[in-house]
Amino acid sequence: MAISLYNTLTRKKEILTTIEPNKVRMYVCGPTVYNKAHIGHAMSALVFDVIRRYLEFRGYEVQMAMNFTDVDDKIIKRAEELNVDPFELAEGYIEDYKKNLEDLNILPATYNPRATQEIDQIIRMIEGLIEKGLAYPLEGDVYFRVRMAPDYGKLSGRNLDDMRVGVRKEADDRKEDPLDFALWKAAKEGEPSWESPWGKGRPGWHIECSAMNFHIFGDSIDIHGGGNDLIFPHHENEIAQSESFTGKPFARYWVHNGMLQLRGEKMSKSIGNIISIDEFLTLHSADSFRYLILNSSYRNPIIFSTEAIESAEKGLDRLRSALKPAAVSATGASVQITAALNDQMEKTESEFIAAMDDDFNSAGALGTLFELVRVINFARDSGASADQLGSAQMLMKKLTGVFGLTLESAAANKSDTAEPFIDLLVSLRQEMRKQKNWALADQIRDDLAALKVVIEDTREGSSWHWA
RNA sequence: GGCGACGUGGCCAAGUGGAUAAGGCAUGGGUCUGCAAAACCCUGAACAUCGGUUCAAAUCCGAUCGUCGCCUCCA
Repeated sequence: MAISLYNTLTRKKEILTTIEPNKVRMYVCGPTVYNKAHIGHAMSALVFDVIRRYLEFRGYEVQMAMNFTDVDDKIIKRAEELNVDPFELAEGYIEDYKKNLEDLNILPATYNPRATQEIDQIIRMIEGLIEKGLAYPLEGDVYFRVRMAPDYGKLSGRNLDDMRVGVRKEADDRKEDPLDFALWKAAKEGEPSWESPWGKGRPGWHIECSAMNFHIFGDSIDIHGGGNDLIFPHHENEIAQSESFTGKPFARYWVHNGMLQLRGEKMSKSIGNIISIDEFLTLHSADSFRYLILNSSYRNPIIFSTEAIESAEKGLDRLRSALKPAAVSATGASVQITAALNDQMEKTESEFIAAMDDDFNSAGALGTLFELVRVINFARDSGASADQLGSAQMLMKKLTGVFGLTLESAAANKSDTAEPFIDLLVSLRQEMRKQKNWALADQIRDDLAALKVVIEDTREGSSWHWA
């Protein structure tokens, strides 16, 4: 079995073959750090986290880079508004973002390059492009000659002459062609800048990704990822620059996630319909967001809503239910039951892999996980012992781990120090139940429920967990 | 105007030529329980519309309607 993935470049699913056997070089476009990150950014980071985890599960060594664009017009503008140093502003948001990713259980990238740390490489690349006649300096700026790149438009399926140039953005008529884009921007007074052969300035947006890729990975990478809003112009321009510079194919597979929507529109800072990652995490668990994404297909838009997250939390509860221990008095389940458990384990593992191999079909894979949940719970109800449930529960943990789910309780206010006291209350309540003091027993249950502590009574006694 | 993705039960969603059309959430009935909760069992309900190709279409082709993204900074 092989992994297939949808390649934006060819608009079809292709079998994954890598430059070096068993190694994947993957680059994902990270954020421009001029503000707090929102859950749309989180979706993209999460999608590629799951892809990365799955590739590792399938035996690949994954080298992953995610960049920070830490110098650009918006950072400069915002720093001016706040009257702070633009580098410090960017640094602060980078730290915030790394914290966000950690909170979301997103594995750190192997490399986190930044535009400002690649200036030398960027300048060398621009010089190379000028030498080849593919770029030209203009009053301290440098532009890329789009029409000189032979297959410009191949990623986004665009024909240069069909595009409405200057409709929304005023055309700059100094440029040879309105579609030419900036590789280097001359600095205005007081702006952050670096010395270059064309005077003081800073890199254009697209070149940093090409330079960082070249620096870290060389001419070619296996997978280049990002949101589908980056296909044009950003990724198109990256291809043009990189392939013009090296003469080699840039990325073998282009993978793009769909947009997270809120109130019928793409979540975006400029539209203003955003929920920051911090805000989200004060109200909901990281797992619930991950579940929401996993239960959809990464290439399609996902509608964010409170209802969707609540439904996700319930789905997670159900996944967690499979991990509950065997009954204390369990005497062991019949051969038929354990055989069914073994069959389902095999079925779930193979269906999980088949689904994920097919362009990371996480929703399909999740479906087969729920079938295992049902069989595990049935076995437990039928008296299966801890031993008999053990390997199936291990499989659950293994596969949900590939998804990056923690399956930890969602309660935000859970506290380790309270646990002995809760245990005490629960055992006192047991005494009351023995004495058939239902009123008081029920009151304790209700009051604890209000504190997000859920009591469950079984034949063997009561257990509790955080809501 | 150009390019692209998509439309499956009440909601989310898998499935891309032949299946009983997964799964989750919600709903209804039952088992269990002091009552709950949890779990288990049973249950109803879906392929946007219209044509076409085919022995056979949710799946392929065309048209129509609708939704979203990109063509401007964007994950």
